[in-house]
Amino acid sequence: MTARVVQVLPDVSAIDRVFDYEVIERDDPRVRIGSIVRIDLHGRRVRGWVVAEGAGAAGDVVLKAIAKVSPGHVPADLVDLSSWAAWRWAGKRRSFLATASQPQPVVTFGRGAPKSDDQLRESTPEWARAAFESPQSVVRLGPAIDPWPIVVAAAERGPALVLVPSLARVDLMHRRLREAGIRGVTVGARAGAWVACDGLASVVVVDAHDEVYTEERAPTWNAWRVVAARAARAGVACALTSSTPTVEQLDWGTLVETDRNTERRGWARIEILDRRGDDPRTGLWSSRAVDAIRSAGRTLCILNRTGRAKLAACAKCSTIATCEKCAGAVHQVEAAELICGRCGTTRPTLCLVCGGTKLKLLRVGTARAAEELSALIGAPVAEVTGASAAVPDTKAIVGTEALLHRVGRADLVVFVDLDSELSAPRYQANEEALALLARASRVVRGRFGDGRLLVQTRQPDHPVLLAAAANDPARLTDTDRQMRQDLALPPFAALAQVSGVAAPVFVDGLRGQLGVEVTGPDNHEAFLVRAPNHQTLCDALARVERPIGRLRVSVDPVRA
DNA sequence: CGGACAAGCTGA
DNA sequence: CAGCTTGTCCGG
Repeated sequence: MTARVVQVLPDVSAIDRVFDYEVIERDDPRVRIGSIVRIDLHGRRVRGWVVAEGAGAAGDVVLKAIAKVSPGHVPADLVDLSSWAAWRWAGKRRSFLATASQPQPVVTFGRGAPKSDDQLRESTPEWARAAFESPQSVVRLGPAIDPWPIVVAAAERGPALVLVPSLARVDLMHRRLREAGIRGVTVGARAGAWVACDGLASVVVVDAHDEVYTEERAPTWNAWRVVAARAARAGVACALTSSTPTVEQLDWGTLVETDRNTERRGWARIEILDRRGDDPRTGLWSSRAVDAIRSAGRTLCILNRTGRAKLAACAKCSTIATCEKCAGAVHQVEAAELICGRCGTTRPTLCLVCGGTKLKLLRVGTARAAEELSALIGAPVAEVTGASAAVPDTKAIVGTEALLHRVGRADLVVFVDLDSELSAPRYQANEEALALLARASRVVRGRFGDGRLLVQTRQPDHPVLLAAAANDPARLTDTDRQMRQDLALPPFAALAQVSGVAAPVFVDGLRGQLGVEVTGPDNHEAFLVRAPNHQTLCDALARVERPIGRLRVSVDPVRA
């Protein structure tokens, strides 16, 4: 009788290859594809995953035995998906299998059909039913429209996987499911894309445009792409919901819209404050914004710059304040001190040219903005950034966009300087700016309350603002799509960003690949790799040998 | 990753 | 030439 042999992928980051091991007890049912085992490898005992049955190209080496079978198991379909994901995001299988093996903060609530079928079906609107008519759909909902009916519709079809953008919303969703008596729904955040689901019948991704679905560290995989692939492999429907679907998502799936009025009610009234006529010395706050803040209730003022100022000049001689060591622009975090944004050198607030100690703050941050607003409205104004512990109870708060995630409800949201978002050097900048306005619309409860948004801008005719003011994201999609086509950007091309000390050697290898174009390095020493599609791009990235040394490959980079 | 082993350096 | 560091290789 021949020995039973399986292939094992070790859980060791530097080893991206499989090894053959013998299964001593041939019929051990615990050893199967996806089993988590311990193996002896090169003198130490490490964790690994059984990824295939039967011997690989082992040659005539003497095989070692699987030392131990650990608890836990990755279903075979996810083992297979991990190979695809490793190709798709130019990463190692190990990182995906590790995610799939983690105890995840997901909630699987029972099994079976919803409590009262008829009652639920009656309250299911047409658009929620339509979400599963096509195998791939994108349901566009006004920002303040609750996607819950889609979750109910998914549960009716059988075991469902639902992704939401944060752990807090996993809890919230779980509570609602329990209260509604709905069973058979697995809820997770980004890593939930890798959770086991028996008999999966449908997949829903809530707020699919949200960038938290993208892993920041390489491999830069994206949860909606993973569950979309997973659904396609399982032959089940996948529905994305979003107030502002991305061009890539609309390229992927069939758009499902609600009726125009329902969508409109989900968006807040948006007022554009055209500041082109204002004297630049007026400062950050237009008088119209100050009046609105005075008469409103809870107000959130969004400014995506922390500290007091990102750029300053001497009040006496107008010289831009720079670092004495590296000549980078210095930031003012606190009034008395300047910090170089590039090398971190600090010095007291002092002009290097004339010795002046008074500065004009040119690109004011949240700290200074809060001080100014407080003086203008004659009331205390708190400052909240991503690093802040608690949200204070002042009437007006100035903060970065983190504020929109931390405060559930407001009466007025003011975008102090949306122009800095609109001109951000990323091709997704428009989509992100519109998504920000959508998030603010949700915070003021769209047209369901009497909240509103105020946008200070010098670009009142910008497509983002026209789309937002019309409560019609499609208007931006059309212009953005054209721009992407003209500039050969996704979804009309596939991109990867390559950085790290080994990047120059690696991209040299890529230059010889058919259909692949390399540009760079940019000022961060990163190269951009472009191909007509992911097949070409990812095949090339997989084919070219990786040189030793640090190398980061970001497929579908966020900052490009 | 981390153990093994070889090559290189140092001091007696 | 022992004793140590540094570098390269490779795992079943």
